[in-house]
Amino acid sequence: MDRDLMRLMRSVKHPSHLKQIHALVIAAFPSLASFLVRRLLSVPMVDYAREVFDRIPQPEQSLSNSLISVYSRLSSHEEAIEAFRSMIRNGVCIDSYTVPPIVKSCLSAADFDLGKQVHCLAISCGLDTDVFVQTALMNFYSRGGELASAERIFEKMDTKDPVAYNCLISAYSKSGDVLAARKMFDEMPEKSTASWNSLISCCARNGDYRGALRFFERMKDDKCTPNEITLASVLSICAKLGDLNAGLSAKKFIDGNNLYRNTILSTAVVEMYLKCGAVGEARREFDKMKKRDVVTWSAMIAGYAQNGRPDEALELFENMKNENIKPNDVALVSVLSVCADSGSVKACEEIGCYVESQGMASNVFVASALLDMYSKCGNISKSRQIFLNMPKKDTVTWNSMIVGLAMNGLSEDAFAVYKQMIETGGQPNDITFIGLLTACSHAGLVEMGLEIFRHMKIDHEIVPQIEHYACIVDLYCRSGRLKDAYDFICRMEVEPNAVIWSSLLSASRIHMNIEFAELSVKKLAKLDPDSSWYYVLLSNIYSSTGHWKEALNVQKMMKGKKVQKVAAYSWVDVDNKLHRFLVGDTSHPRNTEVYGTVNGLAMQSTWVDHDFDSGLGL
DNA sequence: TTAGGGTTAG
Repeated sequence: MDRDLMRLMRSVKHPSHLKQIHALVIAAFPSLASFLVRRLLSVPMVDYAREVFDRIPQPEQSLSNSLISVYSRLSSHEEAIEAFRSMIRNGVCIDSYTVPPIVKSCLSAADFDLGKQVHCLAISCGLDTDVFVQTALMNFYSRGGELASAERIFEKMDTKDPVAYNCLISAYSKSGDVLAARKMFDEMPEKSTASWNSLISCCARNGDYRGALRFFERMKDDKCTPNEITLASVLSICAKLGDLNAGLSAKKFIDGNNLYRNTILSTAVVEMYLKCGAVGEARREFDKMKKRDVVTWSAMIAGYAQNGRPDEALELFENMKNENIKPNDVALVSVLSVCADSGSVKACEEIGCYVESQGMASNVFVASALLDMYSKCGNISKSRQIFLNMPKKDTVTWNSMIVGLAMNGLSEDAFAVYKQMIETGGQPNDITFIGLLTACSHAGLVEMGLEIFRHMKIDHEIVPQIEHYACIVDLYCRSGRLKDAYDFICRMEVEPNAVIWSSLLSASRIHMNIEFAELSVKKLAKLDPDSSWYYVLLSNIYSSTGHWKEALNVQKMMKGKKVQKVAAYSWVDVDNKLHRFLVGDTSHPRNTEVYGTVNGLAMQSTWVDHDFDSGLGL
């Protein structure tokens, strides 16, 4: 009868039949409980298996191992840990099968103390010479950032498992030690596909994309077969390089070798197209995919956003929700950024409500994007409210608030937030200072801007980027100090770009400075030959100052070069309707009122021409 | 053991 029942347990097709068999086991065959637990775990009906398990008076070691192993495989790490603790409490010995899953769960649950205790226990039980135990512990230490412990175990291994080599390569790679990773790879007696993959991702992780692609070629020369993981890495490298040719040849390899396109690999193809600017191709691949997960959707949405196609990004976000894929923080961050740039107050408010309804507003990434979005559509008080309610703030959070305040003309508040950032141990970066310099620029605080620029270089050791230089040039220009701006440009440690010369040109127009205008246009014509706006501006400056002949010459030259004036529209959102207008446009039915308001605003604005003490204590 | 998506500026 025992045997019949066991055969039955093996053969049942439907999980619920196991429950019926359970009744029989309890009633007549308690000795078969362990066998039933194993069957339940293999289905898996883990909770049910656990109930049966808990009623077994003295579960054998291998059964406890199976339970821990299943919990660990299903990412129920807390349960695995709990099961392990009760195993120890009940005096059950551990063996070499207990260690790998429990150590894996300790790592995933970030319970490093318990992981180390398991290691001690393994040593006291004499398991530390078992190759599976060693590999599991190496993995635990290298992923947990304790490279030295991992190295010690590796040194002690009698037979160095290939997996252990790969584990160390990956650990060195994560710690940025490319040389050590490379040495490990060279020392390996047998290189598997995974070894090559580790090496390729090591290069990629540390920024050597071309080196990674060279190893991909060498891998093929060595007759080592690339798999899906190799190609997913290679495609992601092509994406980062924006190298469409390399990306296409990787894709050809996938098709030519009939590699199975799992979701990750297909997403990598989509991503490669997106980062190379081939949005249409990306969408075609996306539409062809049979299964798309939240990463696929997020990548496509972000791709539209980054390629300047906000409407399609928002449309796709709706499709995503309709397909019952729950947007996570990454997807929301992209969508929030799209709304922030869309200029539509309605779209911003809708997504804002959605985010709050999903309980995602406390996520640090989402909240930062959310407060940025509100500040861009002018709702700075809402931004502040979100900012104040955030339990955790990262550099992006602080930056978003500083930049938001600066853009909304609240310079002093921006400085105050910076002060608070420093006091609470926040780490400012290059963008933080762009925000502060923008604040100075908007308030006309030249001396303070220069002081912040010095403070950034000296106290925070941040190397100024072209954007920082542009802020200073803008600062001088806005306060009419064109000569200072020009001298600063000449002293810059980087080559001035079109943005820099544009600032000087715009200021030259405001202050009718022909000398600097001509100079800037000469530079702009070289740096940005496809544009024409600077010729228009130069011609306007000539006409406004009575230099009719020069104005005519510029216009002639523009005709000769077939340079066309591109209409630059401005827009304003009133009651969720976008109104578009041109300079001097009178087509709007209420244009008289519009101009009346604009002129009224211009009368009200006053120029701050003195620096004030912000109390920043620089 | 090896693989994928995002925010702040310009």
